[in-house]
Amino acid sequence: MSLQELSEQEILRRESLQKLRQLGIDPYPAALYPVDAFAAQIKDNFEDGKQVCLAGRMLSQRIMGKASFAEIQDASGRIQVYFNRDELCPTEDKTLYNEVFKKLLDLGDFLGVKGYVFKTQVGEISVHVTEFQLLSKSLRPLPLPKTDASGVVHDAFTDPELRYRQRYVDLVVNRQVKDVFIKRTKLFNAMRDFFNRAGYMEVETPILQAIPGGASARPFITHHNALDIPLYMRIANELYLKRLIVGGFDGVYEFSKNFRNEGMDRTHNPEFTAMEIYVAYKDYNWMMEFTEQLLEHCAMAVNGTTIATFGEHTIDFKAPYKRVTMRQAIIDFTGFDIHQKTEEELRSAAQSMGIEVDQSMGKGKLIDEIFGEKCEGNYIQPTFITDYPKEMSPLCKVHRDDSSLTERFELMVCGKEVANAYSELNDPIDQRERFEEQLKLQERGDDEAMFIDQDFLRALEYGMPPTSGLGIGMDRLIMYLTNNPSIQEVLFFPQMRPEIQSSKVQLNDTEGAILKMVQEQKQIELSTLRAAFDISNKLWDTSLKTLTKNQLVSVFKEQDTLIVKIVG
RNA sequence: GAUUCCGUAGCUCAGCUGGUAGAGCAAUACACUUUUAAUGUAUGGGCCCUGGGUUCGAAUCCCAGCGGAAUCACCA
Repeated sequence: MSLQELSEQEILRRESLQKLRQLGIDPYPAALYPVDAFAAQIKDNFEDGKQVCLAGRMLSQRIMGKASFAEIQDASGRIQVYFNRDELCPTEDKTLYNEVFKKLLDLGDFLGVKGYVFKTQVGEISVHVTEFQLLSKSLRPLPLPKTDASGVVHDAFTDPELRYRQRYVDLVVNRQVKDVFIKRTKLFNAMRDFFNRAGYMEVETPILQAIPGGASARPFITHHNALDIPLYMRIANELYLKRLIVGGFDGVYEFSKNFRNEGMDRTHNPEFTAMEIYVAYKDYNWMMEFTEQLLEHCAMAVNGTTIATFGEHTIDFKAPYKRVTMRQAIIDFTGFDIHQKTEEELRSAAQSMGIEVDQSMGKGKLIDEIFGEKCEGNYIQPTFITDYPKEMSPLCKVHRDDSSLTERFELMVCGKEVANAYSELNDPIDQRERFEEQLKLQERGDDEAMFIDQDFLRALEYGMPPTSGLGIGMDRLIMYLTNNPSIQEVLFFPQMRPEIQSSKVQLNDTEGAILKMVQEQKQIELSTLRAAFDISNKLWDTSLKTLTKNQLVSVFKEQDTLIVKIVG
């Protein structure tokens, strides 16, 4: 990168860097800095005169001649520090203060300071610096929001694109963003803690899978060179966890990064995190109780209360949660009873509710549409919706009282699914038939029907104990617990389109002339173009290569003739 | 995928019916020994997203593209 491409401020910071080196100051020292205090802790337990050593980024500087204030931000928060020229430079040489501190340090630099705690005349807890050291120089200016006396933030760094692409900057200047991710980690820790105390085991299963099973979704595909086979990024880990139950573990869980090659929006990212847990000898009734206990525990651990605010809604994760069968839910909101209705009856009922239907929809799909359209959005408080139609749930055990239903529940919060659980299907023959039905759906054109995993069926044939499994969308859950309506806000690095490098290409005269000629003709035969320039073969070759490399023109073959064409 | 809105200084944003590009913060220089959105004075900083078009003249109007956001559709 040439200096001309840098902004004025970046050039100045690079110059400061050089001046520091000339003064014998290493802007990137190697030695550890003996930090023994943190900003928040100093402010929470004020001890006048206490010696402290802390480090962090300098985010503001208020220079008043021979004395100055600055703010240092460490991992815990910010604290004001006080610099006094004649204390830092007791001799005639005032370079350290006048040059280094006042001129060569910039906002964003990492500083280590030693000093003692005191309160200023205005009463702000601060550190009186007796010694300071540059720990790392920052070469780019940070966006610096300011908060005024009434707490209003000015010049906030808010552009979502910049915030997501440069999350490191977002985290430095936006405290509330950091808090979201701290809560995210608290949630994971709380869940682990809950499961571990119950005696269940955290496990790891393959992310690269030969058969992407356990859910209905389009997978990412990749290739293993040594085996020369396609491999898929997992869309779910369910079938592997069940294999472990077959293997004799009582309870296994995994926080699973899953990958789905589908659309992105406010609630979907191509990679997302699910938690799945499988417990032997349990059913979905047990799992409902377990789930409500779990979520109450997690809400407390994250927010210190079971109450959470999400947009206009106030939700309470305190157990127990209401339980409503899907049949009852539909009766409640439409007056229509789906029990023992034929496909045709369901279709006309759906139609009369103003739902778009078509002939490819089976019973399960129709019921799902009615529920999704008329009921789902009404469940704001955590509610278990139970007993889903069989067609929707190929991995779930048939309901003990009604063979058209399955023992499945979903937990709805704010009208969206947060968790999904089954009494797991462990009858290998039934499971094979269900997979085969999926295959038929696939043949009918349903491109999201499940693949058949023969090895999983083999495992089931050896016998899997009755088991209940639960999956929780971790990203969605943390959205609710932190009042964030978009998944990008709870992922450190949400997927974005790649940044385009808008580096301007510098062309020499020959390259410019060639480009101009091609531009005039849109496309031109290579031989004609070559003949138009009286230059050496070598110059011709390098010029054309520069143009193609920078994707200004492309060369292609059409019936043995080489054509040069403008790109774009 | 459709529709709407947005893209101007390091950051946040003005910029009218087309006529030499603006503010605050940040930066630079000077002053200032307990300030706190520090203050005062002065100064510098722009491919106005990209490419076409209309025009004597485009940040502004039109078209296309790129990037982002929101709503909807699709998808769990």
